[in-house]
Amino acid sequence: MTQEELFKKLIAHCKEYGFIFPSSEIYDGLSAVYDYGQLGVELKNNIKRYWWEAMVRLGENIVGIDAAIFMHPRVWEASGHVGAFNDPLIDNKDSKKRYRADVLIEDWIAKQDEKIDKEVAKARKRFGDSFDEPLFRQTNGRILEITEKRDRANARMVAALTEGNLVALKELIEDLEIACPISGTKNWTDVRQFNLMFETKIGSVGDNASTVYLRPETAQGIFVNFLNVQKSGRMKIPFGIAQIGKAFRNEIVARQFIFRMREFEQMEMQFFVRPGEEMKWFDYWKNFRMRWHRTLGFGDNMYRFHDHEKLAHYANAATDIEFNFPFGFKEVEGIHSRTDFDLSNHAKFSGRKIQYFDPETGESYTPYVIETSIGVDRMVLQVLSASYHEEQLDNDSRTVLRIPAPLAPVKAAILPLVKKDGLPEMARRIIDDLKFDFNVAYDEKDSIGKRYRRNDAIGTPFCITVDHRSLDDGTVTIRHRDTMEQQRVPTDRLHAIVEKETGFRKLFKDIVTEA
RNA sequence: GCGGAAAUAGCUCAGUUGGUAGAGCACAACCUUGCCAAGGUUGGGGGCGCGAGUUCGAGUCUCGUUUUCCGCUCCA
Repeated sequence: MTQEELFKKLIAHCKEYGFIFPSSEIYDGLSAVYDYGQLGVELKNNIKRYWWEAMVRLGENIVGIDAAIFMHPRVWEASGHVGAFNDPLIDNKDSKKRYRADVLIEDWIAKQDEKIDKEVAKARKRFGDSFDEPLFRQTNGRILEITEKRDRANARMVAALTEGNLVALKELIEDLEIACPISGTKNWTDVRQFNLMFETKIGSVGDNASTVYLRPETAQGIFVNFLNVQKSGRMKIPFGIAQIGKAFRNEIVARQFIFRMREFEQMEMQFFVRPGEEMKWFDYWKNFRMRWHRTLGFGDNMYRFHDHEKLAHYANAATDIEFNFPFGFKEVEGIHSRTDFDLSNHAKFSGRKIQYFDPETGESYTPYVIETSIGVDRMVLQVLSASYHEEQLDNDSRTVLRIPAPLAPVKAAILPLVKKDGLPEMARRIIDDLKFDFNVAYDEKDSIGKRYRRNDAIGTPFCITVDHRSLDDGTVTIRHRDTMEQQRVPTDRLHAIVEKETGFRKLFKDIVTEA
């Protein structure tokens, strides 16, 4: 089975068993939006809890917040999103290639500079040692002509971009006779604006309504609350603020199931450090976050770091943790050294002083930031794709989700061997004890073997079976999902067994001991 | 957004040259069995993605549209 087939089967499996459904499916669905079903939400919640408790509860200098999705529009000017997320795009109808309109024009401008340099080089060759380059540049007719054309184009581009005049941009491209580098033709579509941020109106509809954005990342909610949290929590640097929440990006193309969605959830932590110490903490969080992933036990070779060579506008170091998905190694988490970009910009745009007084050094400064940011949905997809196995047994096969027990949606299924003779009643009594601590399920339909397979398919780590002997001596069998082996245990030991295997305790100890 | 392919019960699919929807699995009830799925009986369920058109009559032909998949493109 190829990876592609496996991925398709996984998507079908997710729908069939109630993990993930296409959004608004009865209306033909909504592109790149998905809903979590009854099992998906359990898995997702467990992942979030694994992250939150590993970060916030285990780290004594890390606290959490939950900021609103709506924020003051100026936040996105300060963060750079209004500038960076607004690209005027144009397509060449012949080559089907898409370009940023302003980049096409800038390329043309760069070409004019090359032409000038060529003229200069030619002249230098001709005049030899007596060549006066500055004078030549100022007086040569051909150069003056090119320069003037170039500057005029540049001025028109800047004006069009500033006004957001897309028609003017298209006209400029036509006037400059810019051709597509691939097809060589000038057959262009209109210029269109793609704003990656979703807009909506707040307040009464009409003139008084103001535009707000759905946040394209959760990080800014932390930065704007830096002073609030630091002062009210008496936080001392280094410290972190963590948050889990939804973010929205109007991606032009969103595909690959829940890997890239327009509405998605992030778990991120901004760690504030002393300037100059950021690389030390960058390394610390790189390692900590990688341990968090590897502790799940999917195999260390399934993960790798991918260091960014081209850095975003806010970063001075960045790396991704990539996971081996069915469609290749892809980013699940980013660890970025964001410098003091965000806090200083918010200080600038808001006019507030956003600084920290360090009692150890006696200095005030704008803290530097290390960010760890992980996509919840990508994490769900990662767990599902790494857990999905089709196994060949003797004369038989089964589909089993080997989800790490602490993340499994259902921890145990309680099954009466037959639905009579008082076995269902005993099974119910076991459930009534376990349900206070664990998500457990009851099933009496179909043969016992079939019920085992159904639970394998949704990743239930334990099947507890009540048989006739149980009525006599109070023991039941407990079947392990991965080995399919069974052991007979007294009912009063069930709680401890399920607790030990499905609790986070063991995972957390592994993460912390290695630290 | 461009190009190609597809869309029929919850799932996988069949539906002859246009004639008024079927199978297996799943589901429900009952019976039977009882430790690794697919025993028996009975039953519920779709009008063929959506909208027009051609036709006496359209899952079956034409056009449009939506969604999905693959490729391109894009991607903090």
